[in-house]
Amino acid sequence: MASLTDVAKRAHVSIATASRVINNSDKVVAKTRTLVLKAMEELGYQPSRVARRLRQKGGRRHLLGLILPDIQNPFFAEVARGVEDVAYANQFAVLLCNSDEDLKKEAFYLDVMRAESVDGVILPPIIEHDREVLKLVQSGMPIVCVDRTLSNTSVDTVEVDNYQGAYEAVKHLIGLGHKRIALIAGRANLSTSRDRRRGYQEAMAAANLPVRPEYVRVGDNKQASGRALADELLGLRSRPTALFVSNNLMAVGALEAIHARKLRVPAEVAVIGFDDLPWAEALDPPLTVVRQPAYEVGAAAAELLLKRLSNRDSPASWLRLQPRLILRSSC
Amino acid sequence: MASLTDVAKRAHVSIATASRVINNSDKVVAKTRTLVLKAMEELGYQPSRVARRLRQKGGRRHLLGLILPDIQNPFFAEVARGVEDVAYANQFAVLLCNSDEDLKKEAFYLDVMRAESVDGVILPPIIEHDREVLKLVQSGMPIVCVDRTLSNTSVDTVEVDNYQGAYEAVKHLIGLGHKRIALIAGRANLSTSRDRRRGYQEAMAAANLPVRPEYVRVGDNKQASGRALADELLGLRSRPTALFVSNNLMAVGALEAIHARKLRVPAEVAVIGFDDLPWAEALDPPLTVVRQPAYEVGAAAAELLLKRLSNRDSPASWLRLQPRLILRSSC
DNA sequence: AGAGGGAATGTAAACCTTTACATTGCTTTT
DNA sequence: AAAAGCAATGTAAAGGTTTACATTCCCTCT
Repeated sequence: MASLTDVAKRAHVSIATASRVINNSDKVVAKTRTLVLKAMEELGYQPSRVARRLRQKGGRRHLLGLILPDIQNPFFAEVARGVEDVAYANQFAVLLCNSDEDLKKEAFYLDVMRAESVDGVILPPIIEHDREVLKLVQSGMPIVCVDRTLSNTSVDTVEVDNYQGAYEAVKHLIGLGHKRIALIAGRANLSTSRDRRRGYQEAMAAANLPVRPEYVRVGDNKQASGRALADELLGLRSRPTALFVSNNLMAVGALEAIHARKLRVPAEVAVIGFDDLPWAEALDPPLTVVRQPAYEVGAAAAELLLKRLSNRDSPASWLRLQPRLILRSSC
Repeated sequence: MASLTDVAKRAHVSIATASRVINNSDKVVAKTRTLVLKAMEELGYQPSRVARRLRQKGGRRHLLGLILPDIQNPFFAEVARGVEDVAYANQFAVLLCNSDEDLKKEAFYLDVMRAESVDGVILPPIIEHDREVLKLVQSGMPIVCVDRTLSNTSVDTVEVDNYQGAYEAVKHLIGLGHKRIALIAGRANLSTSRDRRRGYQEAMAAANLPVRPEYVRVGDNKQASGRALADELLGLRSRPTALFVSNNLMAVGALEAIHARKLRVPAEVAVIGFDDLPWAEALDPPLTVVRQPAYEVGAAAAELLLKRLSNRDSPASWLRLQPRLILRSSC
C-alpha cells in the first residue's frame, strides 16, 4: 500500500506538502496540488486512518462507537440505523458492538473503544449505575446515553418519554372498559422499566383501579420470558382481561402464550405492547403498540455526539422524545 | 492516558522490557515482570491499539470488518450475532457497517476497512461482480463472502444451499396438491435469488407443472415490494393458490397483502417464505418457512476468517450449509 | 538596489508501539 | 582462570501521519 512518503517522492515534494494537499488546509499553489493529486491517483493512495489517529491527539478520528444490548431486537436495530445514517452523512464510520446485556462484555467493548480511540460512544447503559461507563465518562470520552439513562452523572442523553407512553397505553385500555389489567414489566434496574411501570401504576390510580400484585410480573425483556409470564398470568383464577407488555420481544412471547391457550384477541384478552415492530401488521392480530421513535432517537444521539465533539464543554443536553400510541386490532 | 513510556519510566526499565511484559513473549525475569505489572496497575495503563496496529504489519490487529446490506433484516442480524460471538470468543472486536444495498456506501465502508487496517472483512457482496470488493481481495485483504457469492474469483465463502431450500419448499407445496404456484423472487443479480428461482423452476418441472411467466415477479427484497407484488398476483384472473416468497421481509409484505384482501391462509392461498423469523409463530398464520442457519453461517464465516489469518495462503474454502423446511400453518 | 515581508515549501519531531540487534553480566566449561 | 555461552535487558529504528518551526524565493516598497 502506497504511503504518503511514496506520494511525496513521486510528486517531488516533501511529505508535509503532500499532507497539506490531503487536508486541503494551508494554501498550496495550484500547480503543486495538481502534481500531488496526480501522484496519489497513480499510486492509488489511501491515507492510513491508523497513522492519522495516532498523530492527531485532539482531532476528529471520524469513528463513532455504538454498543447495543441486542442487535437482534428490532428497536435497537432501528436505533442503529438512525445513528449510522447521521454518521455516514458526516463521513463517520460506526464501530458497532453487541453487549448482550452482559456487563463483562460491555466492559470489553468499552476497552476496545478506548483503545481504538474512537471519537465518542453512544450506548444504552446496561444498568443505571454502570461503573465502567462512568469511568469512561470521567476519563473525558464523549458519551451519549440513548434509551436508558445513567444515574448520578450528567451526560448527553436521548430518551423516550416512557412514563407518558405507558400512561397513555393503560389509559387506552381503561377507556375500553378493562379493569383487570396486568403488566409484564421489563428487567429491573433499567430506567425504562421503572418509568413504564410508573406509567402503568399512575394510570390505574387515576382511574381508581387497584394494582393487584399478582398482576405485575417482571421479565427480562426476552421473548421466552414474555411467553412464560403471560402464561402464568393467563392461568390465574381471576384472569386479567388485558395485558400491557413493556417491550416488543416480550409482547410477541405473550401472543404466543395466548395462542397456545387458544384464547381470542381481543375478545378474551387484549394486548398492548411497547415498541413497534415492522411486521406488527402481520401479527395475529395486528398488534396495538406504543411506538417509540427509534430511528429519531439514534439520529438525535449521533447529532448530539457530533455537536459535542466540536464543543467539548457545553453543558450536557437531555432530549426526551414522545412515543405515540398506534391503534391496531389487539385491544 | 498513560503510555508505555510512562510505565517503563515508573518501573525503571526500558520500554522494550515493558513491551515484552505485555506481550508476555520473551522471558522476563519474575521480579522485573512484577515491577512492570505494578507500574501498569498504578497508572491504569491501557495499550493503544492504534499504535500497536501501526507497528505490527503482519500481525493480528484483533479487529474484523463486517459489512451488511441491512441490519434491520433479522436474517442479517442473526448472521451478525454468529460473527460477533466467535469474534468475541477470540478477543476480536467487530467493525459493523450497513451498506443499505448501496454500492457507493459499500465502497465508502470498504475504504474505511482498508484505512482502519482491519484484519479481514466478512460481507455479502451487493452484486455478483462487485469490483470494489474484488479490488480489496486483490490487494491482499482477507475476505469471506457470506450468504451471497462473488463471481470470477476464489475467496472463502459460506453460503446456504438456496437451490435445495427452494426446491424442497416448492416440492412441499406440490405435495399438498398445489398447481398454480407463484414465485416472488428476490432482487436480480444476486446469487441467492437466482438459485432460489432455479429451485422453484426445477421443482415445477420435476412435477410436470408449467412455469407461467405472469406467476413470477421480481422484487427488491423489501417488505413493500413483497406486498405490492403479492397484491398483483392475487389480482390475477387466474389467481395462484400458493405463493413462494423468496425472502423474509417480502413474505411479511405478502401476508399483509393477503390480509388486505381478506383472503384466508392457507384455505384460499398458501404461503411459504424463505428465511425464518423469530416471531414467525406469532404471525397470522404462523408462517411455514425455509429456515436458513443464519447464526451458523455467521459463526462459520468468522471461523474461516480467523483460520485464514493464521494461514494466508491455504486454498479458499467453500462451505454450503443446508437449510431446513419448518412446517407451521401457512400451507 | 537593498531591505523587508509574505507566501510556498521543506525539515524534523512527535504520536506509541514492536522488535532486530547490541549490550551487559552471570554461569558453565575446559 | 579465561573463554564461551546464554539469559536478561537496553537501544534505536520503523511504521505513516500531522504540524511547529525553519527555510527559500519572489515581490514590493523606499
